[in-house]
Amino acid sequence: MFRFPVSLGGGPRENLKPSDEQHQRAVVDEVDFFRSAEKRDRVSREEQNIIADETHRVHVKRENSRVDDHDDRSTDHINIGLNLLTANTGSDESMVDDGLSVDMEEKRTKCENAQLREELKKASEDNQRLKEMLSQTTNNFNSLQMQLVAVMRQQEDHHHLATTENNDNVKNRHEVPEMVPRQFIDLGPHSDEVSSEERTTVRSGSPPSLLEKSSSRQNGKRVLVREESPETESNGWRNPNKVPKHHASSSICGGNGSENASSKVIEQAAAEATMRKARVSVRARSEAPMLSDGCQWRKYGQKMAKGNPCPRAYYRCTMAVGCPVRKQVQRCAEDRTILITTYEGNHNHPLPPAAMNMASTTTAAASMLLSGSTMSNQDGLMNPTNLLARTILPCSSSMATISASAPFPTITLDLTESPNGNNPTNNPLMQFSQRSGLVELNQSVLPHMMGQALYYNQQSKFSGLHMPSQPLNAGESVSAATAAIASNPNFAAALAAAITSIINGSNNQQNGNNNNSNVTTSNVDNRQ
DNA sequence: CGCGTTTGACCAGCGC
DNA sequence: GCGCTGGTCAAACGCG
Repeated sequence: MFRFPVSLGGGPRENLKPSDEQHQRAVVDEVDFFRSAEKRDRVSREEQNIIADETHRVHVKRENSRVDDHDDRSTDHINIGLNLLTANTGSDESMVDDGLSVDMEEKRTKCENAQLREELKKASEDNQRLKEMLSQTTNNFNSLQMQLVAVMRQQEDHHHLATTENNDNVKNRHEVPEMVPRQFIDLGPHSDEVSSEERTTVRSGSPPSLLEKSSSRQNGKRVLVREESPETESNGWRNPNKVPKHHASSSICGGNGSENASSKVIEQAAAEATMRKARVSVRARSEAPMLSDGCQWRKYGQKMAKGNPCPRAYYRCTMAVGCPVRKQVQRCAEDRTILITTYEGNHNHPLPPAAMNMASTTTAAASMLLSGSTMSNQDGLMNPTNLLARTILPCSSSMATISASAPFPTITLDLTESPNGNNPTNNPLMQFSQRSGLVELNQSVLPHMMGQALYYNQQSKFSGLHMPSQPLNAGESVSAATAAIASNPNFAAALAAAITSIINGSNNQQNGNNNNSNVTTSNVDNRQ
């Protein structure tokens, strides 16, 4: 690459300068100049130093170099002072010679440009690789984060259930085990299946079917069901409602089998965990047909829902084959400017940064929802897992509604209103309240916040922030949590980071969106 | 021609 | 058991 212009340049350069010394210098210069990148860099540095400050000295050295100066330094000077263009332009040499030199210069320039482009290209590629690595790492981090939250909550809930069962669950013993685990869906940590699924997702992004195979070791019926349906195995999203229900029924029926108690528990938990899928519903004002959440979706159905003149569209994630995530998009019947997007499931593939906010939010929100569902709906609101959210959201405006009464446990994040009429992005504190059995949040930037807050809530349990593990009444819990959280520098830092992230994310979204919604974007391209 | 969307049909769950 | 509803499938269609 470098030698080509050298060999070519050596000859014509003899015609470049009429004088021998210049001739020699030119040859040496050119060889040295193109010898290596290091040389060139050094030349460039010296060029900057010398040309900028010691132009006259260059001329002096040129005089000296005529005699005996063959060291690199002088040649470098000459090379820099080469200024072959200036020499040519200022010389009275023949047009032939000038033409040759100009050609050589052009060639050299082209070579340099090509080389620079090559380097730039390499740099761009490296940059792209680094970006991808960063994205991957971020995804892994978030997945691990979610897994950690799930595991910690599992431990928490086990402990909590153990303590609460002794108190008040004797008469409900027949109801709670049946109702509660039903809400431990794939997002929840309470079943082994869920945990393994999340692990699978974290490690390799392999489809849940792999996990189901592994979990099926403890459940012969599951093996049969899953393996009898290769399509289901290859497409985790396929008939997600049917399979779990089959599993549930089969596990209930198969509970009379000869499995030991532990496997029974696991089986039942796994089966019941799949009976319901938590959903995260996001309400946002948008004229766009869909929220821009960074994922790629494909529409697979549309239905007219009862009580709503607007049709409900069904989408599935197409960023990876077999990704089980689906979403429903429907406009609010009362206010058609409000777009209701309901997410279901976990992505089993790396997500682009733009999709991380929503994905982590839905996961975190669903985790919170499920956490709250470990008890009755009312008690769930007192779950310490929700305590942070309720604590940092002391004011009630609207809306993140947790509803376990729906066919699927659903948490609704209302991003359509901002407290005090301010731009929600300017008010990163969420509003969280308990109202008539519903927990409500409000913030346009809630999605990311939710994940952050939830995560740090869990983290705080291990970092000296003593969250009450027992249900408290509202006043006690809020006060205690407020004091605890406020005194925790980790949370303050986390909150600051979350807010920063939110603002950045919001800005990023708004950059590509002229919509007046703070969360939604008018990215129609996502409807690919 | 490939991909995405549309749309009618089908299926399962649930309530009466 | 029947009807309603939600959810999904898949053939037909459209678009680039």
